Amino acid sequence: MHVTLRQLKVFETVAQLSSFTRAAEALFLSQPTVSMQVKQLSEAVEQPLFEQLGKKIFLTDMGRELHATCREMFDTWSRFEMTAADMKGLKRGRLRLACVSTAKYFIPRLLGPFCDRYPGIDVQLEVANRDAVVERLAKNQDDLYIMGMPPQHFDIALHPFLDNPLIPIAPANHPLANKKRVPLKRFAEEQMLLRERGSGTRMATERLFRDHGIVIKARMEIGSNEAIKHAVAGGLGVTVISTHALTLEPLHGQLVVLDVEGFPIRRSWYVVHPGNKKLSVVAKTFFEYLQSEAPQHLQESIALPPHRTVRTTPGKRNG
Amino acid sequence: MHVTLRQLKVFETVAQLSSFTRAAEALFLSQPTVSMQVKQLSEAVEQPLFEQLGKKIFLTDMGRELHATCREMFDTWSRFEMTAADMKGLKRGRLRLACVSTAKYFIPRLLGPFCDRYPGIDVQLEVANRDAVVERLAKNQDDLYIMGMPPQHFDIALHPFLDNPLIPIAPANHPLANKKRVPLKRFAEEQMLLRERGSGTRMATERLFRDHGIVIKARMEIGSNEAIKHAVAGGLGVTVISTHALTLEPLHGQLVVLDVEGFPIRRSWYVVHPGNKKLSVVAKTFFEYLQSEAPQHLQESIALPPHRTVRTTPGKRNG
DNA sequence: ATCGATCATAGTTTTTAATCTATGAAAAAA
DNA sequence: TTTTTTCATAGATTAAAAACTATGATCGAT
Repeated sequence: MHVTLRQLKVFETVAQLSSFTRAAEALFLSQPTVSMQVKQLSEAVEQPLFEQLGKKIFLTDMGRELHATCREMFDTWSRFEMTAADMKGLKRGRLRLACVSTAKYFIPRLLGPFCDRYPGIDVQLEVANRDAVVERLAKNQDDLYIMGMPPQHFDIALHPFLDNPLIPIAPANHPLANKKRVPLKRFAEEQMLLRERGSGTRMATERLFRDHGIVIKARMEIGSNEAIKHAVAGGLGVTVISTHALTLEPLHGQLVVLDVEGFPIRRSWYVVHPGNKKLSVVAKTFFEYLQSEAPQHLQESIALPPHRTVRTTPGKRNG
Repeated sequence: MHVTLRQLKVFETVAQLSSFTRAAEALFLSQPTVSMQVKQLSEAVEQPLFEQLGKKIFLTDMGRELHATCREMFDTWSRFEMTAADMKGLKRGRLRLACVSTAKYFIPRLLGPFCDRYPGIDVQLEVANRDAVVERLAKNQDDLYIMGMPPQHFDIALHPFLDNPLIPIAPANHPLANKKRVPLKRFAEEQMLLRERGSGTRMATERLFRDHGIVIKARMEIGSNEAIKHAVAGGLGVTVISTHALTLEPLHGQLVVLDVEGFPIRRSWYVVHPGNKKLSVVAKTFFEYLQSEAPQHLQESIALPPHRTVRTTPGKRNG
């Protein structure tokens, strides 16, 4: 069985992109070259790796197996490259991060100083909603994942690194704006704007109400925190949102935080990775950076709308 | 960084054999070819991989790291090969086993039918004493390990698959031969023949006496069960031995099992592998074969010397 | 001092991997 | 039907990997 790394690389790209043609483009090769590489590999394995149904190609069982093997081998190699670079004194390599959409408000603030400190590390940040990030985690597509609600049902390692309070907000002129200790039940009577299904913020909100046996009426599902804030400011309803999503410049003065029983919902941001995965030097570096630097880089950056200030608990909590 | 699998293969061989010349022989290459491959690899890594002190070569830190990487990559690949072979219908591949010396009496009996059933599987059996097997385990040199006393202090998965009673034996004309319920203390006064240090049988024996606060006088250390049996038959003393080591033809009638308090020492044979290791299909197959077939293949094959029959407990136990 | 073992280097040859262009075949899209 | 998209095949070329022989350097052993 004679196989070359080149063949594996080309095959992996094809598998990734589900296309010979696009793999060729990605690798700056002609399409026949790609076909040839895959063919030779397939001959070495003595089994077809792809099957073609109409225009699309699909991995065969054998192809899937080989693809996993490729990823594992390249992963091993790139971990070595990073370790080698590390041994030579410089931190170099790629860090692939995925974070849920609400985290996009503060992750870049952390990434900035991190990239300054380690100019050799090239960071890729993927932003998606909670379910999509969990799926990436399941497929092992990134090094580390940032989320507020880590999945329970599979083997992961997780560390809380930052508080993530969720608070109720309303338009500035809302009748509840000046009330103290509004009962949760009263708040639930408001028109509620929720994030889309699969959002971690939404899951936490729904759980709070469910735990109190309260049914809420969702007026609208909105797939973005920015859009929700504007909807709230526009008087369409109220919502529950992470303090981190309140970057207030554009909406200054148009939103207030309500004083509702049961709030803030106290949660943490977690950094997560598959439990059995060996982290690269680079991933470890970022991991440690998060643990040690996240609080001070963000302490001052959380600014809240007027009328009330939410106490965010200092330090970390376990969830 | 341009690296080929060939380079890695050659490097791995050199690292393994600690010699360029030996590696060249093993790979049917000329020595300069090997030098060249290693040199190119070392240039790709931009660091020396070996250092030479006198005639001998040693891996540098970087070399050690790369060696581990190689092994991991080839391991991944060979797992794929086996899976691939398996997917093609025939179970094919290599099974590397290591067992402690006492297990060599019955493991071949299991291997026979196994090889018959899976003619495509090529089995390599390494036999050594308990400590040496543990060392192989630590170095991840084999697929599965058979032993009676699995190590406690590192992460392994283990399954008992067969009872392993240890019994006291003596020459046929021994004064204790016809006694019933001999006290352990009395037995300990006999001249005791022990296996060498690092033997599992010896560890279990010593533990029994230690647990009863009895100090034994070892007359002799003997590095093999066969030799010990002959020594006992020759009247040099008594010993404690696994029933599996009593393949009796040559010594029929010359040995008796004593009826001593505290015996038989009830232990199990375990099949063991590193806890985090993904087993190959072949290894899994043998693993399952052991669990399901070991008892019936060996039920009848344990024959004991006359005078007493030791009850071996049916089924498995956990240890 | 000499010999033998071991690895390195140089120079060359062989082999084969990798690539391209041109073209064909199959199936979906127009 | 015609066109377009996508992958496969053929044939030829280029690049480079991999191998060898011959020789040199180093160090320990004789």
